[in-house]
Amino acid sequence: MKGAIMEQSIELFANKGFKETSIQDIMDVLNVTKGTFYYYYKSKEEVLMDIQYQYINRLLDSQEKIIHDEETSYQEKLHEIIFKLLNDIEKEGLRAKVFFREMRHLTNEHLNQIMEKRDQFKENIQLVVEEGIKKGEFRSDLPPNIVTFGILGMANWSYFWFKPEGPIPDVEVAKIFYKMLLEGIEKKE
Amino acid sequence: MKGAIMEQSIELFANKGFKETSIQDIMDVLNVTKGTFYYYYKSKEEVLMDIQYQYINRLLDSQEKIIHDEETSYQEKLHEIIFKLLNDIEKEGLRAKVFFREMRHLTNEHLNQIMEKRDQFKENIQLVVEEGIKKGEFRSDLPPNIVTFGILGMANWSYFWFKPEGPIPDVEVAKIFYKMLLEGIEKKE
Amino acid sequence: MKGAIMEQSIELFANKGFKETSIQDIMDVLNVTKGTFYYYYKSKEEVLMDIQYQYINRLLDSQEKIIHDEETSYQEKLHEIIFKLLNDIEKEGLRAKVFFREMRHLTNEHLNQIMEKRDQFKENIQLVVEEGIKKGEFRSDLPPNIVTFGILGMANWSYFWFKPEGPIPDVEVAKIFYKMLLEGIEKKE
Amino acid sequence: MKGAIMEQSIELFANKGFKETSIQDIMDVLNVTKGTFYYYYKSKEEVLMDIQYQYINRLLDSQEKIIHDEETSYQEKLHEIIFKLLNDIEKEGLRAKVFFREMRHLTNEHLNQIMEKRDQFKENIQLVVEEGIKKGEFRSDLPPNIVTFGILGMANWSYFWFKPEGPIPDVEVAKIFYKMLLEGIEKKE
DNA sequence: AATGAATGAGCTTTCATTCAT
DNA sequence: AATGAATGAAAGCTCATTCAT
Repeated sequence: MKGAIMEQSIELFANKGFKETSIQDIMDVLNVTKGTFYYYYKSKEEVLMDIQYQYINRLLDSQEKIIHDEETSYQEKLHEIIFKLLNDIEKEGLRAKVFFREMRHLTNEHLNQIMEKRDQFKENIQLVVEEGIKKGEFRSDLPPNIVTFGILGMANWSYFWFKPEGPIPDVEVAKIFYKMLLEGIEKKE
Repeated sequence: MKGAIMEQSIELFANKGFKETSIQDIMDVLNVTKGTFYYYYKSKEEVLMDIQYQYINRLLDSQEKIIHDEETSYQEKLHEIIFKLLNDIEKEGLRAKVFFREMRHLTNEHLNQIMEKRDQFKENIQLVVEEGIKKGEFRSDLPPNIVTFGILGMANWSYFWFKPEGPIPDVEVAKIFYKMLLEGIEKKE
Repeated sequence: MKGAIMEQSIELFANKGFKETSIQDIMDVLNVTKGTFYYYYKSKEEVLMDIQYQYINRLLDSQEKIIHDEETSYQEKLHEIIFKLLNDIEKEGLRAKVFFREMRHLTNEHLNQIMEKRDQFKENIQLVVEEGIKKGEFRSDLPPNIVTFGILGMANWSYFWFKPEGPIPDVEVAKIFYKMLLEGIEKKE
Repeated sequence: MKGAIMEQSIELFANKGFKETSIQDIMDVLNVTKGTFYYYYKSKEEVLMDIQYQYINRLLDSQEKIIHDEETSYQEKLHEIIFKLLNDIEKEGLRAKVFFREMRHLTNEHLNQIMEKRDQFKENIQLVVEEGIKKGEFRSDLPPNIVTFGILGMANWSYFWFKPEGPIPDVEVAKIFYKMLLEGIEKKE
C-alpha cells in the first residue's frame, strides 16, 4: 500500500502538480479512505520527499557507475550520460517532472539536501568535461562550467518535449545531441 | 493600479508560485484591500493569462525582428536569438519563470493559445536552422527538429542557473553557447 | 461581530471547554459561516488569548485600586479584595472559569505573560498581608506566603460552587470568609 | 498491562489533558500498539472513569476513617483532614489534577455518580464542622456550609501551587492552614 | 494477548470570490 | 475606485474505534 500510494502520488503530482493534488485525489484512485494515507505517511510533504530522494539517488548512482568506468574514454562517458538521461524519461519521466517542478515544496531542511545532490549531479558532468579537456579529448578554450550547463540544459529540457513513443527513439536523440555537442552544427568543408 | 497588480503578481508568482500566492498577498504589498483586485481583474487566472500573453507576445515580436532582418546570416540570427534569451533574464527573468512554470494553471482555452505561441517560438528557431542548412551555413546530416530542441534546451535551462549579477555576463554566455553549438567541444586535429 | 464572537466563545469555552468547542459551534450561534471567524481572528487561540488578557488585566486593575487606597486599613483592603473576587463571579464568572481552566492552551509566549500577571495578583495580596503584619493588623507568626495561598484558595474555589442566584449573596459570603480568616472558627473562652 | 495503561494515562492526562492525550500517546510509552488498548478498555472514557472512581473512593475511605475515629476531637479531625489532603498531593497529585480538571469528559451517567461522591466528601467535612459546633469546639455564629467551602478551597487550591519538593513540607502547610482557620490571622493583644 | 490495517467523522485553517456601500 | 464583511468549498490532518488475523 505504501508503494501504491507513492506510485499514485507520482502520477498525480506529475500531471496536476503537488499543490493541486489532494490526499483525497490520491486515495480515491486506490479505493481507500483518506485516513489510510496517514497510516503510511506523516504528511503530504513526506511522500514528496521520498519521491525526490529516490529519484536523485538512483540518478546519481547510475551516473557514478558511468563516470568510474575505467574502460571508457571521456567522450564515451559524456555520450552515455546523455543517453542515460534520455533513456530515463521512458521509465522515470514522471518522477523527473516531479523532481524539477515540485522541489520548492520541500521543507528547507530537505530542500537543502536535495539541492546538494542535484548540484553534485552537475559537478559530476563537469568533472567529465574537465578531465576530458586534460586528456585532450575536448577543446580547452571554453569554460567547463558553462559548457556543462549547456549540456545539462540540452538533456534536461527533453523532459518537456521528448515522447518515448514518438518517431525518434531515445538512442537516436542521444546520438544527435552527442554529435551536435562534439562536432558542432556548422557546415565544414 | 492594474499595472501595479500585475507587477506584484509576477514578483510573487515567480517567487512563491501561482497557487501559493493569494490575492491577499498581492494586495497587501500594494496597501489596498482584497476587494479592489476584482475591480481590475475578473479572476486570479486572468492576471496569469495577461502575464503569459504579454510575455510570449513580446518574445515572439523580438524574435521575428531578428529572423526577418535581411542583413544578417542565419548563423548570426542564431547567435542573436540565443543572446536575446539570455539577455532577457535580466529584465524578464521573473516573467519567464512564471511563463514556464505556471502555464498549467490556465484554463484550457487560453492554455491552447499560449501553447500554440510557444510552439511558434520553437518553429521560428527551427526555420532558421532549416534555412541555414539550405544556404550551406549549417551541416545537413542532423534533423533540424532535434537540433532545435537542443538549442532551446541550452538557452531556456539558463533560467534555472544564470544570475545576471554573476561573474560571467549574458554576452559571454551567449558567445560560449554559440561556439559550442557551431564548432562543437571536441578537440580538433 | 468581533465582540459577539468573543462573547460566544467565552460562553462555550466555559461550558464545554476550549478544545471541545469548535469554530463551527461558535459561529452557528451567531448564524454566520465558519469563514467569518477568520476575518476577525487569526486563530482559535487568538480569541482565547484576548479573553485571558482582558480578564487578568481588569482583575489586576481593580485590585491595584483597592491596594493603593490610602484611606483604608490593611484589614479593610483584604476584605475588599475577597469581596471583589466573589462579586466578580456574577459578571465575570464565565471568564474566570475559562481563565483558570484553559490557560494551558495558550502558546508558550503568551502563557508566560499571563502567568506573570497571575503571579502578580498573588503577590499583591501577599503585600497586603505583609504590610498588615508590619502595621500590627495581622499576627506575625504565620508565613505570609502560605497565608496568602490560603486566602487565594478560599476565594478562588468559590468559582466552583458559588451561585450568584443562590440563597446567600456575595456580600455575605465575603463577610463570612473575612471573619473566618481574621478571627478563626475556634470557639473562644 | 491494564494497570500500566492506567498509570500512563494518569501521567499524560495530568500533564497534557484528557482531550490532548491520544491513545497513541499512551501506548507509545508502553511500546505496544494502539489496538492493544481496546483489549483492556472499551473506550478512552472508560480509563478516565476508572481513574476517577479509584481516586474519589480512596479519598472517601481515608476520610471516613478519620471522621469515625472515636478517640479524636473534631478539631483534631479537621486538622487531619487538611493534612491528609496536602499529604495526598505527593503520591496522588496527578490523580487529583485529573480528577478536578477532566471530570466533565465523563458521560452523564458516570458524571452524576462521581459528583455525588464529590459532594459526599464535602458533606463529610461539613459534618465535622457541625458536630464540632454542637460540641462547643467551633464557634456557632458562622454558617457551616460556607465555612466548609472555605476550608475546602484552602486545601484543594494547594494542588495548583504546592510542590512536595519545595521548602515547606506538607505537615507544616497543614499546620499553618489549621492555625489560620482555628485562630484567625488577626493580631490579638 | 497483541498487531496492523483501515475507517469515518470531525477539526482548524485557507482562500477565491461576491456584493452592498 | 475602493472597502469591509461574508461565504462556501476544499484542504491537510488527527484520532477514537473496529476488526481480521
